[in-house]
Amino acid sequence: MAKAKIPTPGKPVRGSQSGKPVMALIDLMGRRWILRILWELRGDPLTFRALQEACGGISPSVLNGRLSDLREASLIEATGDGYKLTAMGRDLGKEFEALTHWAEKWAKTLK
Amino acid sequence: MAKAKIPTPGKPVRGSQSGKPVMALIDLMGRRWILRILWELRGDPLTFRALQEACGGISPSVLNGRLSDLREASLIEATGDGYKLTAMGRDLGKEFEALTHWAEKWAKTLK
DNA sequence: TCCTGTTGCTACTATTTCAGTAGCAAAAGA
DNA sequence: TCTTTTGCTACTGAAATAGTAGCAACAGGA
Repeated sequence: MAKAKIPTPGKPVRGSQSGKPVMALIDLMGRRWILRILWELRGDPLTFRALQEACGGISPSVLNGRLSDLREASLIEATGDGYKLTAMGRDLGKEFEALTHWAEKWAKTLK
Repeated sequence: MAKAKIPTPGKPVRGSQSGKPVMALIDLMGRRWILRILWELRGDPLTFRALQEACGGISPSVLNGRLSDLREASLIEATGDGYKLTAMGRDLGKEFEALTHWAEKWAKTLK
């Protein structure tokens, strides 16, 4: 059987038994492509193939796995137009925008 | 030479050729344990072994790799007291606190 | 000085995850 | 019907991570 292991607040996740929501988030965000997918979906909905292309040719099996993760986490949903962020996902995306600004500062100080 | 591959703003990173700072951040944060380590260092400095324990027994080889990544990214530094966040790292940590709050909301809506 | 414990690692093997390619069934046009 | 697009699944090889062992350097204490 599959042992899906989707990070869920309130349950132990990879690397932590505490059940703290932030640990579930850390587990989820620490998986490759999760952040990138959220980033690419910040605008209009994208189809599976469009998303694959936007992510620079990510393997479809991995993409599919990440889409499952994100759907179980209620951060994205599949619609007739493709995949899009849920309200929760958009909310996270806003927090993430702050990180974009931080990254710009980071880039400057590294130069 | 080592093929270190530390994500650096302005250079291509895993999954993106654009050189955008946010892509370097996405690459870095998408590596397992990076977020957790930053999280555990949000308070007092921790020694290698203390950090290893705080992270629930992370493999020392992986921990050492992540510490290198974070040092090259100027987010942490090694002092006589152990590892601690740099000014830039603390700044990122603040952004990250917002994510903690988001995670609490997330946990509620999933219930 | 010798012994003991701590610290910061490195080395090695096993397992899991990710990359890369191929291809197929269903739906949508033309 | 024929072709194209879409959303996948299957498979194989490469890379990242887990898990365990252990060592050199240093710090006490006896």
